[in-house]
Amino acid sequence: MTITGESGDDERVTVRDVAARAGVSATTVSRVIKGDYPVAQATRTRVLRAMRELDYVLNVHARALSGASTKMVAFVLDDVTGPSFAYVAKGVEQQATAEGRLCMVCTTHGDPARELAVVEAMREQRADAVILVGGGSLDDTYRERMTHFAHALDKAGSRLVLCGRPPLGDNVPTTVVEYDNEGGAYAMTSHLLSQGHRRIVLLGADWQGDTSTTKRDRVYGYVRAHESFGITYAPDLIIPAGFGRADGYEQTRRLIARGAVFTAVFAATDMVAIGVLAALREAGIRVPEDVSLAGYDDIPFAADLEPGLTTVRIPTEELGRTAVRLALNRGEPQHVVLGTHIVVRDSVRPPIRNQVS
Amino acid sequence: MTITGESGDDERVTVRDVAARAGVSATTVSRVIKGDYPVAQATRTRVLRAMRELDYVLNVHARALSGASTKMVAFVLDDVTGPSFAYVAKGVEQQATAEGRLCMVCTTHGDPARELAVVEAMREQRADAVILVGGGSLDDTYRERMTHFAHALDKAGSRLVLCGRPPLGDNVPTTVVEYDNEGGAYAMTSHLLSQGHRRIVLLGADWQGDTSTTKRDRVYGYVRAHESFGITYAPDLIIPAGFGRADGYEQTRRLIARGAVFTAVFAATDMVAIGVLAALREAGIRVPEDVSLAGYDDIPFAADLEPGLTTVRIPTEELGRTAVRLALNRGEPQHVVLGTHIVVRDSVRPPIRNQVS
DNA sequence: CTTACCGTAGTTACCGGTTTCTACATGTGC
DNA sequence: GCACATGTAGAAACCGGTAACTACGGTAAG
Repeated sequence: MTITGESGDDERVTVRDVAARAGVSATTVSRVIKGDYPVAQATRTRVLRAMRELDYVLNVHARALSGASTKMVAFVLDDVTGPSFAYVAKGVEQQATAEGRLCMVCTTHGDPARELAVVEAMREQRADAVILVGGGSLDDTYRERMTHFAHALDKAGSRLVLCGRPPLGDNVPTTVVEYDNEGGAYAMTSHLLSQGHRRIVLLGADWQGDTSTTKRDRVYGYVRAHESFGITYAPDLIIPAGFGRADGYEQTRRLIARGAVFTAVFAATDMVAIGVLAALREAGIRVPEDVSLAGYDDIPFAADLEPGLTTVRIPTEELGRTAVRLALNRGEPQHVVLGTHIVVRDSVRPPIRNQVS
Repeated sequence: MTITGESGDDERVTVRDVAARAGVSATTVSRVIKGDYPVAQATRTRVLRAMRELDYVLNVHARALSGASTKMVAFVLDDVTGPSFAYVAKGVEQQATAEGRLCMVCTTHGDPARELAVVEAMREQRADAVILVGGGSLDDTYRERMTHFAHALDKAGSRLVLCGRPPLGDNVPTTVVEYDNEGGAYAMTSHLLSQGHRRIVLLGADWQGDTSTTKRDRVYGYVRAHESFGITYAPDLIIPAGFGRADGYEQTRRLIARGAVFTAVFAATDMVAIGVLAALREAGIRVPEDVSLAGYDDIPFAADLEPGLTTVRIPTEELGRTAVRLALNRGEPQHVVLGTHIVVRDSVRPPIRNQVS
């Protein structure tokens, strides 16, 4: 004696089932769903009722297969928990929803190889747009392959979007939504210099090898500001590091241990700044009395730190929203640079003369 | 004279195209891709080469249509920028990747109607699992419709997962991964009571009407702790509010304005606690000297606040990972409750006697 | 020498909506 | 009364990958 499976195995309901119940053809059901073709009121009502009674659910894969758009955008970022990334994600999600799209997320943990793999997966998914969030790798092979993807997606009617990183090249069909990354670093460095700081640690950015575009451009701004002020910067104060809290903490401890002399720290991200702050405090160094501290990103918590963190504001949400909007509406310009600006709080103060940290 | 479109319109490459180039049948190409059927080495090589030369990209929709799993899990949350949600999201993404799945995200902004709509959309997508993150609505119609979805997804071979909220009912086929929400609130309230606090504001939770399960259970814990201590709590100290920083800030200002008497504030979330802290500080009330403050969630920034925030730790990432793992491996138990525990930092201290705030 | 079987590859139908293209009532104009 | 537009509905093919079934050369077993 066999027992019949309790959860009745997939009794998939198709348009044809609905059609049968409503006494019409599958075509008619399809037309009722899309609503783009005249269907008699009485027929429509019957079909709608049949759909309800059968608990019909459309199959997007069937629809996508027969040529329709997938109504999906993909976005690819380092880590969903990165506060600034999260806000870009929010903007993307918001705009995507507004444009009737669903969102896919993929994380790369900063691995360019994984980013490439993910973009390939998104090609398989036939996403309407693939949005790369955050700085990009500077590696040649990587850039070459990404360029290929840009062309391939374009040919397939989709779009590669670079959000928060510079274009791949002049004739690469991408949508680019950047912010003035270098300008923000320039402005903040200038701010510190104008307050009288002369030995400013830049922590978490570097321009050696294949770093990310984000790190490179923040160094450019730092260097350019020094040049504008006619001040030679000390290369040994540019400390490469990751973008996390732990990186800021660790490097600051090391800096203190090696007896480095500086009156200000410009952290490459607010997360790094938080780590710097913790390490400084731990060493009995007060901010801003003994050392000034500046961040980059203006994450929401920057204002709640003690002292309030002076930082560079990036229009994160707008970045995300714009990326989706431009990618989906090709009438608009396909390269936009959004502005950044300094948010002055309490963590920067002119240095005390003859300070030795 | 017509100019040919520059971006050559979709020259989609199919298995049949690859087959033609390799001089084999479409089936063989399919078999090379899946690798589950013996194909002669020489043939495989030829097919692989053809795929590369044609830049072939698989179409997941066609594959999904012919019966295969979509290899996608969906997760639905209030807001990607909520720090604790973000960590659940991270766990989900991590485990999904480990199990060869892609992720879709949808946000609801706390609107139950939107949550229902989103789940319906996920049914259309034929997601392998639909993960609902965060507290659920207590509204009857909502629960009824969600129960229906649970059954429908189950019948379709998918799974509804409740992550961070209690089950819908005994015979509803869902995977539930909760944390001991009530227990955390109980422990923290007990901690405050044992320190001598007697007038503890619970800010951001309530149990009236159709609030969320999260808010309700945090009140339950608060109340039960008072009962355990044989202390009658003051209902007017339970202040309903949202889960954001602004809510904590606003309600605290109001509390101070109305001259409420309390020696501690138990904020329903750390974000609320940050708002409370800001309002308190603004009013010249010191934490923890004048008023103690506790939070819930243990977001990463809780430790970087000044003073460090005493709060309840939720295993957010594990919650997300577990949700995906259980949903995809039905051999495992389908209802798990993870523990919570207090993290003591510096924001709680015994109250000063005769304190009037 | 025939039968059986293995390894490999092809044929064909199917998944579920959509999209022509066709069909057939009515109604309209001459 | 005939030609023709209009409104509505159906039949069949198609999207691209896959599964079930068939086929065929070659070797091993009887």
